[in-house]
Order: sequence, then C-alpha cells, then structure tokens
Amino acid sequence: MSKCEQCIVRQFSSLKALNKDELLKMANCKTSYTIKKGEPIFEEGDILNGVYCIKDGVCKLSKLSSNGKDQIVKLVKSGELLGQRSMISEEVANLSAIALENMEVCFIPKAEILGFFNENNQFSMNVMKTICGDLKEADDHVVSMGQKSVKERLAESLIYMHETFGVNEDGSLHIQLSREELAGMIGTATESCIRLLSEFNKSNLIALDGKKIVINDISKLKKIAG
Amino acid sequence: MSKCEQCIVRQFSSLKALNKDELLKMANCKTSYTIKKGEPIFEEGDILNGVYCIKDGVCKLSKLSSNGKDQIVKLVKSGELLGQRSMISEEVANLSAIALENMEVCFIPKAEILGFFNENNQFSMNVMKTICGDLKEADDHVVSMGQKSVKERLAESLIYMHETFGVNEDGSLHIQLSREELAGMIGTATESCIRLLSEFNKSNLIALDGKKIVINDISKLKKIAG
DNA sequence: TAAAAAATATGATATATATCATATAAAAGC
DNA sequence: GCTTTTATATGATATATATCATATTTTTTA
Repeated sequence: MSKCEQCIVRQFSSLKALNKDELLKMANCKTSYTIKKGEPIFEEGDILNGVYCIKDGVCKLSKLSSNGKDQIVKLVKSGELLGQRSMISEEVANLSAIALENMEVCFIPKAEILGFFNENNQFSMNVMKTICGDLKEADDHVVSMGQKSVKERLAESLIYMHETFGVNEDGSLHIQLSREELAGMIGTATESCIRLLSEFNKSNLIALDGKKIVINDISKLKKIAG
Repeated sequence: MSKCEQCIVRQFSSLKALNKDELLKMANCKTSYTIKKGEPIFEEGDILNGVYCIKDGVCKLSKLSSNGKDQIVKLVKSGELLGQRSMISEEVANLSAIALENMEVCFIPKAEILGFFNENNQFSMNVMKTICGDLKEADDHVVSMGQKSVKERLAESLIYMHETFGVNEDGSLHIQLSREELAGMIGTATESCIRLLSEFNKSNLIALDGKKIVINDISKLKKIAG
C-alpha cells in the first residue's frame, strides 16, 4: 500500500492541504482500483460513500438525457477528485463517470473526508474553491450551449481537449473520443459532428487519421469558437 | 438598522447557521440597498468584496456571449445569497445580476463572511451545500441545452418559473420576462420564442395577455419538456 | 483469417430554427 | 393627448441541423 505522500492527486487537488498525519490516516483507509477503458467508476443514481482520487487516466462525466442520448458534461484527468459534490450534498450521483482509458483510482471513505473538513480548514477551503471553479465552468458551458452554433461548439471542444489534455508524440489529441461521444459533448447528432470534422479537415484546420485528430491551426479554430 | 434576526434571508440561506452574536455582528456591518427594476446589483467583471442578501425581489443572473446576446443562467429570489462563488474563488464576478423587479438587498463585507467560515463550521457546510446544489443545477442545465429542442426548453423554463416563483392572484406567472429575456433564457432567437409561445397559446397550453403568461395545462407542458 | 458487427463517412432530404421584413400593439417621452 | 420609440407578432425565406439511407472502413468476435 502506497502512502499517498507522493501521489499526483495529493499534489494537484484539495488534498495538498493535508499534513503527514492526515495523509497516513488516509493511506490506511483508502482502497485502490483499476478501471478498464469503457468501464464506469460510478453511475448516475449511485450512492457514493466517499470520493475517488484519479491517480491515472481520464474519464468522462456524462448524463443520460430524456431523448436517450448521453451528454458529456466534463472530462476529468489525473490529479483530480471525483464525487465530492454528491458526498457533500448527501445525494446520489448526478452524473456517470466512465473511463476513457485504463485508469487507476483510489476510494476514500466519506467519514475520513468529513473528518478532514472538521479538522483542517484549509482543506475545506480548497474543496470549496474547486467546486466554485466547477460551477463557473458549468455556467460558462450553459452560455456556450445556449448561444453558440454547433460549429462554434465543436471548435471550442477541440481547443478544450487540446489545451487541457494535450497531445501525443505524433501531435494528435491525447483524448480520443468516438464521433458519437464528441457529438454528445457538443450536443449535436453524430452525423453532424462527423460532417463538421470533415469540413474542418478539408479547410486544413485539423487533420484526421482514424480516431486521431491533429489540430493544425489553433488560432483559426479559436476565431471560429468566438 | 434592522437586526437581521427576522430577515427572510436568515431563514432560508446558509445564514441560518449563525448564532445571535454573529447576527448582531453582521447587522452592524451590513449596508442596505434599494435596487430598481432593470438596474444591476453587480455586473460581470466587477470585484465583489462581499455577498449580497436578497431581502426582496427577483433578479436574473446572465452573461454576455460572444454573439452579443445575453444568456440568462439562473433566476434568484428573496431569501438567497449572491456573489458567494466569486468571493470564495477570489475572482471577479462571472455573471451579471440584474433586478427583474424592485429589490431590497443587503451587502455583507467579505471579511465578515470569512470570519464566519473560520468560526462556524455549520455555516461553511451550508455554503458548500448551496454551491453544490447550484453546480448540480448547472450541470443539468448543460444537459438540457445540449440535448433538448427549443420547444422542449421553452416548456421547461415555463415550468421552472411556475414552480420556483409561483403565480399572481390572477394565475399569471409572477416572473415577467420580456420575450427577449425569455429567449435569452432558453437560448434561441426572440422571434422563435414568440412563435412558440403563440403555438402553446393556440393549443391552449398557456394563455397570453400582454406580458402575462398563464399556464393552463402544466402536465402537458411537462410531457413536452420531456 | 473470415465473418459479423460497429464506427465512420457522405449524400439526399426533412425539419427546426434564424434572419429579414413588416405590421400592430404597447410603452415612454414630451 | 399626441408622437416617438420599443416590444410583440407574424409572414416569407434562408440556413443550420437532424434524420434516413447507404457505402466504406475499422474493430470485434468466432
């Protein structure tokens, strides 16, 4: 069992406020998991009795709409915590978390986290700031969805994936979504998404090679995104 | 100067966790304002050195999109607090708050609120829960915007206004938005919004009388909203 | 490796929504 | 009260997007 001290999640998340004792306590009660690509960490409606630390890999947070399609609300990468909102609200999960690649996560029980809340003010404040950041992002997302065209939103999503998750050695976006998932992220039909990708490809904004997407002209894409 | 003790905001918001001493301290440092219909409480980009308590009236939280149109993200009613997110994130306001009717608000300086955070765990927890609730709502809003048609979203917004803000004696929605504002709430063109309202009117789901909207068949509207 | 299934791609077409134009109604200013 | 401005309404049309169909490619499975 590793000691959490050097863990990437500890470096980047609210957990950076924890001291050695608290880290040790946490290390003693955590459970480690391996999640395979495509598998859920949790699903909407699940009761979450704690939070998940993303040690490695990326997952999508999505929700099934009444039309039967999945809307991707957010992508989450290693170093972040998952499930904080549900735990604090004492509600079932509002979103499903599905692995986009093989992942390593740790589960920290609710009691432990609530203990940190009471004992460690800086930790509470960090969690609060994280959630406030999520809220700002979500509000901005609502504005995009309401006011931008599908083309603008596709450009925006490509930029988001590029800037937040980076590229592989060959320059292609690290995050590889299926066309259906990408469509579910920008809120459009799969065929429309494919068509617009084709269009961006033909005007050399991007290059397509199977699932791989290379961004050739990010400044023009940003102009399109508005 | 009133003592905050009987204030509606104290009854419904995170402030319910404050004890008599804390309330007194707050009463001594608050500033009361009257905001006229159409005027801003604050605007996006403003530095907020505290939070606003909504004593009376309703306001819209909106953001200007790159297409020049305003997207209404949320409506806020009396009993709620405003500006918590910006204050906690230590960022300028992400949204503008504009009065939809004459309002009474109080301003509580940041230092005071931060003091309560440190001294009163229940208060922190309440604020956290409120923001978590806002985040859930915002995520759900993203899903609606991405997956639902304009007609579905209009039905949804009418239901939201009905259930959250109620009706006047004549049965009309208490919240009166201009067609342009309503369009900016559901993310569509003003003419499209007007046309769909007409359609709902013709099929007797609602009745229109100037700015007044009466909901006649909420169960059918809910079916449309999906 | 072959066969089957799923994902991607693209054309044809239908539908939803935006835009432009103009009329009427309501509100604001004088 | 009248005039001017603004909001609402509706028609005509353009455009964006969804849907249906089908071909091709890729992935999965036997």
